[in-house]
Amino acid sequence: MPELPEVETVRAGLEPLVSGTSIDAVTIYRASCVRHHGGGAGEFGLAVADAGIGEVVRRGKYLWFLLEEGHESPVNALSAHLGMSGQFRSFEGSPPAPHAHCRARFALTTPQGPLTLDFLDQRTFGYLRVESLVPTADGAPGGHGSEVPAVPRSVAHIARDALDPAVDQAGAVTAMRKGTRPIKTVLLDQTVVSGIGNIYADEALWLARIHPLRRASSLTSSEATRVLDSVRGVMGRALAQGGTSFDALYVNVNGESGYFSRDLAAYGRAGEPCVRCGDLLTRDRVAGRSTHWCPRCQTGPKPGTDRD
DNA sequence: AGTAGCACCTGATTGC
DNA sequence: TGCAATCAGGTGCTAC
Repeated sequence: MPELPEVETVRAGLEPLVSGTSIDAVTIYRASCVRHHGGGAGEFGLAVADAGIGEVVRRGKYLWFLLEEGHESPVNALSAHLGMSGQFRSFEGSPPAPHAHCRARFALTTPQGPLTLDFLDQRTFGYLRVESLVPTADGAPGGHGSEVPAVPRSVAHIARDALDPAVDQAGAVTAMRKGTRPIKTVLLDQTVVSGIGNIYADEALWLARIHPLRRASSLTSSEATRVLDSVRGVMGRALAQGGTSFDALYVNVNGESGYFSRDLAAYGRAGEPCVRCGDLLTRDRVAGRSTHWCPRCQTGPKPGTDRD
């Protein structure tokens, strides 16, 4: 379940490998991996063929490769979403037979020779597509890893992520406190603040001592700020670990392996003692997602009342 | 407009 | 032992 830190680790590893290369061809092993690309697998192949790869960019969990096609500035991107289980793996020289979960294989040309880039995705929620770029509303770079003030069309509605230096902090706090939804649901909404998935949402709320069922509109500005700071804290620490535990060849390892080895304070610990107060952590479903929290030190809606 | 809920999909785990 | 039901989860879409 790659969230922002995992996707950033993938981006940072891909960038030096593929930037400056060009795409010779792509083989699609499962057509559904390009289901969001208009025109299907055949058209997708035509759209990437002979394109040069520029910067590798990320906003939240969305990743894209800027395509250089002889224009002054890029007009298209090859965008990728890892879904729940997407991975990229690369091979220099002659590649092995594609893995059973390989959905697409790109043949690249580099100054050092041929390079193969595989897109693997066991649960098939991930996807690839080629689409046009649209300018960012604020004129700032579209995402991490790029100076280009544009994003793929399908990313335009996604908010800047929690670690984006161009994020509008006051605007994010305001957006968080709108509406009637629980704070857990709001954190998972990528149009409010992006990059947060189910695991880091629980971790951030535990750190901020806010109950996941608290109505987001009931948070004070300072509480909402504390939640955002906690999101940055847990993601920043995870990113630091991901960045040190993987080297440049990380794309050859299982992208999930580093994820679950991290020490989590809340997620997956139902029935275990809270490391802060000792009470047993509890679990329930919120917005259809498994949600973990400490009933003692995460203040929230009181049972039997509507005060939240 | 804002929100809720489901479809999508595979493999691991649990229950009978 | 074998098979079926359940669970996991991010996004995109539809319906209210």
